Amino acid sequence: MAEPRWLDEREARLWRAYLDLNRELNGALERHLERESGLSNADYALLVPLSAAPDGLVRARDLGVAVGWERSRLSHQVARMEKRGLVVREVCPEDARGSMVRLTPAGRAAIEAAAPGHVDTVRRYLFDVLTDEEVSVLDKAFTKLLARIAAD
Amino acid sequence: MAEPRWLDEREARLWRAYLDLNRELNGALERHLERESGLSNADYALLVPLSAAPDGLVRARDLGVAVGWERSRLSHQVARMEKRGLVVREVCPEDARGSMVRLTPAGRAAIEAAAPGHVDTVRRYLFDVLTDEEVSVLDKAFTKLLARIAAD
DNA sequence: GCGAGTTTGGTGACGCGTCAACAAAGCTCT
DNA sequence: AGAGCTTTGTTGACGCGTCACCAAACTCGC
Repeated sequence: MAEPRWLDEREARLWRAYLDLNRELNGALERHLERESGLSNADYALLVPLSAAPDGLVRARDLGVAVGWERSRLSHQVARMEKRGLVVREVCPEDARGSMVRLTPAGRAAIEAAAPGHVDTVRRYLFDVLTDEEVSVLDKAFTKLLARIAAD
Repeated sequence: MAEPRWLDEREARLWRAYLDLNRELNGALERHLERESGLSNADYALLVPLSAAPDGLVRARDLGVAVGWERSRLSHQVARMEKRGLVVREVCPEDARGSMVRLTPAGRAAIEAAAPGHVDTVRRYLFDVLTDEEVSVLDKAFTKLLARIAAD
């Protein structure tokens, strides 16, 4: 590996700010969500697509695609949530390999109780701070960056 | 909790992109680092300030401040790295409560082998994709967002 | 010097996330 | 139909991260 082009001062500062922001924003959201609803970010991420689906019923495979998780991670998370009564697993009628995940009434109650506060937190920490212009630039930049990673 | 202002389409897209980018960028960096050097992001984060310190020796408290971690997290990570021979813990001469963390020769070799490739990965995925203008806007935006969280 | 409160670090339990391995079921090609 | 490959989901081990709790040592006021 030849000597690389090291980050200049501006780049290093941005990189550091990005890492810090990740940590702090994630932490702040996680704390608020946990304190106000007893849910984790991971719980919330799964509850959103589940609550939007007809009868709160989604095939595990599709749920994984919806949240961008791999199978193992989804399986672990569903197991934890099933133990707490937020979802139940059911057999998949049209494919015996498959597994359906169904939102329980308790799960629906949890997401409906949590959503307003969560959105409010995101707004307070993120969108209330950014200008319209910044939102546009960030949107474009993030999309480009995602495309770059997807192109690996 | 009154009905909040829900995210509009543009905001929701940005929020989603932010979550996806976090996941994907972190994952990509973690995979590259692991594959090329056998180090995790957490290893790397600690090795950077350690290798910059005189004699690779830093007090645990200061190391925690440097990387922005809490004591417990630092303690766990140092324990894992000590088991692999990257660092050693020593007593702190000027404060018997304290604990010094020292980079071992193996630890120094590991960070020096890993750094060029890691910087290169960050550059390829991040700075090669962004324009100068975008870097400026992101820098300013991230700094504002961090200040907002710190002000809670 | 002594006692109260603070600072520093470590530990155990548990949730989160990845990897490797596995099993069962579907699919494809002959 | 059957061999081989793919898809789907689960599991166990392990690293990462937080929380609650603890213990030792420092500090400050008396």
